[in-house]
Amino acid sequence: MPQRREAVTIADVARTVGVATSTVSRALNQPGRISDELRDRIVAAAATLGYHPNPQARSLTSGRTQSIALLVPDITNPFFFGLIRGAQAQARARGHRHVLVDTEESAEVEALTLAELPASVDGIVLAAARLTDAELTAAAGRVPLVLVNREVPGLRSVVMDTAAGALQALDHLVSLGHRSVAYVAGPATSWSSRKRWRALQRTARRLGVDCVRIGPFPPTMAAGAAAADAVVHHRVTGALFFNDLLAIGALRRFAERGIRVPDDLSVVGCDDIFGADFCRPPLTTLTTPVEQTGRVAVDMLLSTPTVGEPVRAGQTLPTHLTIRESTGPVPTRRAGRP
Amino acid sequence: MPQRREAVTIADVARTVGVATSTVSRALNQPGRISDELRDRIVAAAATLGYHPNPQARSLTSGRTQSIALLVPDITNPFFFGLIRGAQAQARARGHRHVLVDTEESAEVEALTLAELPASVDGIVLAAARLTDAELTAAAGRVPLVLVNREVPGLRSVVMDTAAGALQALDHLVSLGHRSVAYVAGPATSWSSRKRWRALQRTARRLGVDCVRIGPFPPTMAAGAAAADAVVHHRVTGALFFNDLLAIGALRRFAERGIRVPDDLSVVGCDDIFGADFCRPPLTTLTTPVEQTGRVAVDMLLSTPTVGEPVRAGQTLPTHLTIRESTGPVPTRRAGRP
DNA sequence: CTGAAAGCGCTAACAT
DNA sequence: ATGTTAGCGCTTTCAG
Repeated sequence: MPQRREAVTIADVARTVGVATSTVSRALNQPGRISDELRDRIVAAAATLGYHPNPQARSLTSGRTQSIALLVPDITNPFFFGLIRGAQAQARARGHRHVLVDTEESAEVEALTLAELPASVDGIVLAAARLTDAELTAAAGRVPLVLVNREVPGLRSVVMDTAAGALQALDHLVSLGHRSVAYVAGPATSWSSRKRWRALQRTARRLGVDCVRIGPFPPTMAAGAAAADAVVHHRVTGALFFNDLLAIGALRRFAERGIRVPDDLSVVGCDDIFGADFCRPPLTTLTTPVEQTGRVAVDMLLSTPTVGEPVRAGQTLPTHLTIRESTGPVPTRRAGRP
Repeated sequence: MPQRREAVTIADVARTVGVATSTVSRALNQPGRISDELRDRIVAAAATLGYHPNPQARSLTSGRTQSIALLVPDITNPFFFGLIRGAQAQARARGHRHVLVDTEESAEVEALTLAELPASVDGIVLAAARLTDAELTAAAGRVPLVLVNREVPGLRSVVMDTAAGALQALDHLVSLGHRSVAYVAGPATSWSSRKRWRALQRTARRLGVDCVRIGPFPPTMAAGAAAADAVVHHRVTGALFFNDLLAIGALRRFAERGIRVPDDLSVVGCDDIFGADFCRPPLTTLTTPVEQTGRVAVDMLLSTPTVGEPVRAGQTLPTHLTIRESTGPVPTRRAGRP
């Protein structure tokens, strides 16, 4: 394998052109403050020599690293793919590199990363944070931070309004005649699952329909089987799942047990992940603006709030119900079920 | 928003303990070369003060950055999710950070990234490279490089053996009675698509079956519709798709046009991405060890070949055919087709 | 085993 | 408009 070649430095360029290193630096970074003729010569020399700035060295003096980090609890979860995409796209658009960290659903890994990373990045987008409000507030003192799907007083965040969306979904089921539904909860640590459940509970009461909470479950397809069995056991006619992964996993289990969706049971997912439109049956689900969330979060992170300007600490992005084929009228009899 | 706090440096620790900075550095990096008692005091002080090394500064002197980059042509493609996962997991296991770059299917972005990145990372894993052999060889001279799904003489690589897999798939179709099949090609720039086609062509001739090449197509679900129409037009009874994305997109189109899979037409995908098992019908596909590929590539990248030890430049990972429900016996009549 | 000192490549005052 | 001079935080000689 070839040797790792010595990199071309600013000093090489300076020597070639016959100027000071600081002049080269300026020519490349503040093109206005240098004579056009000299700047052209410097730029040309840099190109000829194949000069590329060393971000490490640059960040050491300037404090800026031109890179941001995105922390997600589980890179395995397709939901986060959209977030990664959106964040990556916006980071690139704003000239930043993108470090991806999987915190493995662990508060400890999250805390450690938050402690180690500040020197390496200009800011952090933290999705589905596991830490406490106090810990997050402390972290935000060390590095610019934007939370995704989590709100903490005083911290910047962008959340998808799945609570409002869940109500839409509930309305949808109620309008189809359902009077007894279940909410299949996500992880106990999930802020959005808790928030959604509270909204559902309140509204169900107002609407006079039964809404039971089942779970918590891990947000995975594998857990869908157990969730499905629990739903069946509760004898409801409709189920709102914490996310599509769980719902799709459950769909398979329902099929195995001979429970027809939506004839015997209506199923609503959440997120509208890749696959929700081509699973069997195509899933009625809460469509969330995942990519947009990633973009907005990065934008928020990178925007330096001008002094005096009102800082919008939290943004809530709307969701909408996408009706496909997993929901239908309430069954008139409990056909095919014990 | 809180101010960005001054970070604790090695000098702070040194002052607290009353030693030189170099001693602190050694205590933290070469624990053997310092007295146990002093090392303990230093480590304790570092913990108390909340010291975390600044990777930028460290890399400036040491040359090592403790981070690697993964370059993928399109972060949107679920196929790469597995790769990202595997790479991220192995990088973490080996104590490295992970920078993700989407080269947007563009040779220029790829070249630029390869030029800019070397100072920031200890090595690069480059998936589905678009550049020429010469350009890649040049890049490998500047930074440790491992190619994924691309082979270049003299460079390290890990490829999934989809050519062999495609032959298995062809055998499968032939054994079901198919005599006229199509290969739906991926992008013209795809090394693995070309390689697969050559293998298929050769074997089809030997087996005495017809194998036409259709395409190229972009490797997306959206392109699946056009691919499906082309397949129908060629009046084959079986089709091998470049990837699952294309195949799943085609499945939907076939359904729209009233063509039954597998009754009228057998479909084989490639990759076994998320969703291939729950689409309609579940897809017979070439299962590729994507995550393993990511792990192996990172391992290869980070392993310093001992002098004298034989360097294994290229690794080929096996694939296998996963038979689900999109393939079946050849139709006896051209039912339902013009 | 520990300390002093010299940079790594770059930017940001401060001069001129 | 350009050059000079300090460092950024850390590792690494080189001396004790």
